Amino acid sequence: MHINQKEFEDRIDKFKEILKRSGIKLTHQRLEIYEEVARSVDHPDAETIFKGVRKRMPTVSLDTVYRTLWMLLDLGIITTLGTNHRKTRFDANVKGHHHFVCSNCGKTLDFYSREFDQLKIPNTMKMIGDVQKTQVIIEGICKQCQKKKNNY
Amino acid sequence: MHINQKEFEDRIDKFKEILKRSGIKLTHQRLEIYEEVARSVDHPDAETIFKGVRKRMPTVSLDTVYRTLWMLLDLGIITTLGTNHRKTRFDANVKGHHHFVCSNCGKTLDFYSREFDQLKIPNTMKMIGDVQKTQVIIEGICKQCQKKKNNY
DNA sequence: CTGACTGCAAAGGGTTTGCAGTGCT
DNA sequence: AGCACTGCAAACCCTTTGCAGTCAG
Repeated sequence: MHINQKEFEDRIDKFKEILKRSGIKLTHQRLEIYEEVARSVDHPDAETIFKGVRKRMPTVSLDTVYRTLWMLLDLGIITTLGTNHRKTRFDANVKGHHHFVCSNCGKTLDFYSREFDQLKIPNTMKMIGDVQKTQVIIEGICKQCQKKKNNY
Repeated sequence: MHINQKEFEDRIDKFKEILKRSGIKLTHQRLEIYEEVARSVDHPDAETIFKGVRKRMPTVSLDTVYRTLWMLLDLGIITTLGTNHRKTRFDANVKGHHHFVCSNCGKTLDFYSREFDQLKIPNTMKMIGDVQKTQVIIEGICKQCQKKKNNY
């Protein structure tokens, strides 16, 4: 499943601009890798991104994928989700959003909620630290896993 | 930092009861390992738990710690937090609670909020899956990391 | 041109597994 | 006494690193 073309192109433009502004070289590998993440909507892990990129660029190496992903994270162009079963998963959606995580298969889906975006932060939080962002994680069983279980 | 004695003893009792009910043997290792997690309040990783247990039981092995932790997770006696820097972190607090995560050092602190416990789940969620629990994650910089940065 | 970048191969670090011996119930 | 459980060591898997050659600006 992919995102729409307009959003995709916006992401690519922003990516190029940030690289230029940061004095980082725009290589074929980097573009392909970011495109792969920017196109996706399902929080792929490094291996999945690697396989996707390799279809179009058979010589990329997995370590370049890693190096690029951490660089993109550093630049704030992508984010990571809490690791699932040892693999880090990446997300090109940097707008505020929330996650549904399937406790059976680990699949993670984005969702948006005005209400959740505006949660009031408890006062006690001031004692703990400086808040940067707030996210709601809803855990449950996704539709697909429900169906599988019903088959038994 | 430790939790209070009453809560600790309650946790141990429940642990013993669940093991017995599940027909799982109560070994010294298992008790020591669970005690180590049950005593903690700071979401230790497997290695940290291992070191703690080894003080009292110098012959335990790291793999027994892992085997026990996954077993406890399976039984629902503990939970895990999204992996931080490849290490899985464990939590004996199975009551509904929320987390503050330091985006600098990864430290995770529990906090409680009546309001967050009662969040209204969006209707669109019905299309996605069956909700089991809802958790709020607040990301920011913890007090200690703030101090460190001020020293530069 | 030239320093940043890449691919390769090998190392690293957390976690898992097979096996033979041990110890709960 | 029997079978689940443990410790050991080696394997596994994701990720990182050193190095020599390559390419974007």
